[in-house]
Amino acid sequence: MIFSSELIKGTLKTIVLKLLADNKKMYGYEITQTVKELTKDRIQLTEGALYPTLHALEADGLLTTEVEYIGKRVRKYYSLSPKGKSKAKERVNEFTEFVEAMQSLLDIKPRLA
Amino acid sequence: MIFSSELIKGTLKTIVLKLLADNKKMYGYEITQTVKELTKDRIQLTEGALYPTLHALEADGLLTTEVEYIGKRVRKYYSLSPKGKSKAKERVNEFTEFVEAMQSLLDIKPRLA
DNA sequence: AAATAATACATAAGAGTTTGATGTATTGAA
DNA sequence: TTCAATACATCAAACTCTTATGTATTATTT
Repeated sequence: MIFSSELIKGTLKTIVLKLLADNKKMYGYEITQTVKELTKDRIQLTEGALYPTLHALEADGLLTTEVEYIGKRVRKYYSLSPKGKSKAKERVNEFTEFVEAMQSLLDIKPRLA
Repeated sequence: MIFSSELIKGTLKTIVLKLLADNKKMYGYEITQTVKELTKDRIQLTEGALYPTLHALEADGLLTTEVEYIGKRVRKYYSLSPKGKSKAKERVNEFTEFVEAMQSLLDIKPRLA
């Protein structure tokens, strides 16, 4: 099962921030591949969605970048700023609580009329 | 904590379908209040988001409607069509699996470099 | 009695985001 | 040498939500 993009939308930033919190620095393509791997192909980030998101996080001061050359190919690494680190924790907590709230909704039995 | 609308976006249809699967028929305002109640105010659906969604689900043939008068006030009830019933199950399953996939991402320890 | 809050529907402009396509270029494998 | 994979990125069109607005009835408060 590949998840509908609707679900991914709401969690894309959370995913990116958490991966960077765990891995110090990553580049865009690496993020797509890591997510694919860790979720056994069920979450596939498209580049059209990822790059604008990375740029938005950078504009918000949550990410810093550094460019590296691998042979002649350029590679842009993203890292969390201090602000980004606390945001990452915040987002992961929020998602955890959100799942709890969703369980209240999805596990309920029919209410009495 | 009130959840960022980003998170809710991806699950709005799932929430609506599941509530209707449990409650036979509900009207828009009732849905907003039930969600608010069941999640202890943490998920608050706005009408501007809910009504277009209900109309979209109806247009997809997942919901049927019937109008009732409570005094002079009109009330529009939504129910699941057969197609809507199977879609509801599908969506709830998808969300459950999505949460599992997200746990693979959010619980991971730093990977070895 | 009057004002306010709650109930209940709904739309619409503007804002924001994603999809899907496209583009460039290097490196490795067949 | 050709194709697939790596690696960046943008853009128009499509989609969806936010915020505000609108209408109207009923219940509650002052």
